[in-house]
Amino acid sequence: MARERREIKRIESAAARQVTFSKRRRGLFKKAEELSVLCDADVALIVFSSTGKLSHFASSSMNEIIDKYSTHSNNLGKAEQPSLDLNLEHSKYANLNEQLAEASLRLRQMRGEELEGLSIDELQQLEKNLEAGLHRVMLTKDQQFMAQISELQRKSSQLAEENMQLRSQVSQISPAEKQVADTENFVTEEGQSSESVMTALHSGSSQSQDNDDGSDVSLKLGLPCGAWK
Amino acid sequence: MARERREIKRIESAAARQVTFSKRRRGLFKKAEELSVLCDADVALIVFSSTGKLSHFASSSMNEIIDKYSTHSNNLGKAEQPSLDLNLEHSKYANLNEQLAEASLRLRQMRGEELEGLSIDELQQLEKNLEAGLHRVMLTKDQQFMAQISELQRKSSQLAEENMQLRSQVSQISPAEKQVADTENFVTEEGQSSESVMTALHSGSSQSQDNDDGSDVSLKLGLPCGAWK
DNA sequence: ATCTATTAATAACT
DNA sequence: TAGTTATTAATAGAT
Repeated sequence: MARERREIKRIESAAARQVTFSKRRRGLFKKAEELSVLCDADVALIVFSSTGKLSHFASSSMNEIIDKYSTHSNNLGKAEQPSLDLNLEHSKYANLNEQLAEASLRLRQMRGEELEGLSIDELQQLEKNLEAGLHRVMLTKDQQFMAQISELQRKSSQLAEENMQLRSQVSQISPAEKQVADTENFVTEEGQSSESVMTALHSGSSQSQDNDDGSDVSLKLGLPCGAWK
Repeated sequence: MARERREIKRIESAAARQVTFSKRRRGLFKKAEELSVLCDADVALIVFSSTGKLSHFASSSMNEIIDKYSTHSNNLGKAEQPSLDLNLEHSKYANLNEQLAEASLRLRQMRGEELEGLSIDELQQLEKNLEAGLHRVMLTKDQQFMAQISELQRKSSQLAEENMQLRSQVSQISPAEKQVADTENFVTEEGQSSESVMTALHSGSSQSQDNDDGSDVSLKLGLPCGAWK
């Protein structure tokens, strides 16, 4: 239902997956509510995103529906709740623990640790993943560098232009007036100032703010450069 | 999505309601599954028709999802829990969940996904880690290659040596004796055999075992080579 | 987030 | 309950 048919398989790009998740989740919840209203049905919908975020809908009370569901299910062969709950709790916990162990092993392996048990094939796969990841990280980093560089260029050309304007104003003030202007004559100057002087002064003050930004950016840029060795 | 727009309110005709229920329920379940597959989400859907008939879908285990839902809900404001134990259990669980989320985020970032929020410093750290990991993985892989190669070399030189010994034995048997040796003379030969012959035969038999190992090794070595393209 | 070309769902009908 | 079809709704990709 779109520009192009999309195959129903896990979306690899995390960004695209997130976008599709938002859109389709909204649609799913809408249709769940429509079904409940149109057909007088009792509907409960629970969704956990891949990042673990919960969203849910229930046409009546979620607990009520879950209870009703449990009752139906239990009618089909279950014995007890307390033991079942405990088992579930336990297996849930154990399962999570397992997932965590798996994830941290993989992380360590990506850091080049605990490679002893891996076959050559697995090592090659790991190498491929690392290269791909490294490539993407470097691309992203370079993009950020470029962005900061063009920001700096933008700022410096802005500063250069302001500089030029200021210089031309300074040159319009005769050398004799200069010394006087430094004292009380400045007020007079300001009162009689042409539009361009006001503009220049204005730009000058906003420039001092920009200077802070600029040094901040150059600091950010400077630190990593030092880390390069 | 039809010949005519349908207002979202309870369908009065029981027959029409039933028809719409069937159609829309199918659509809803389909979309629930699509969401779970496309976006790697955990989805649970429970529907009771107005006549009380139950249908349900869960992308993983319904009980697990319901449990997870209960955990989340309880974390956000219920005070009902009878014992402190349960709260402890929950916080332990939540903590584990958090750790898992953290670990999988890092894994995704090492794969080059979800880099949007990272600063240049963080990107550089990530890059450094990836390079170090990649380097260690490549070292380990190369070591395994070397090990397999020297194992193969060891085996092949052993085989070559045995070959030579066998050849010299064959040449010691005069052409005339050869045909006889193939039959009962072999026994005589064996009885009179020199130490070196025994050794050769022994090595030969153990070699046939080694041959299995050898082909195994060369297979392992061969497959990845193919994968290199 | 908003916009559309396109696909998918579905209401009415058979 | 299962097709068919005219329409509307959802949504993928682009902005």
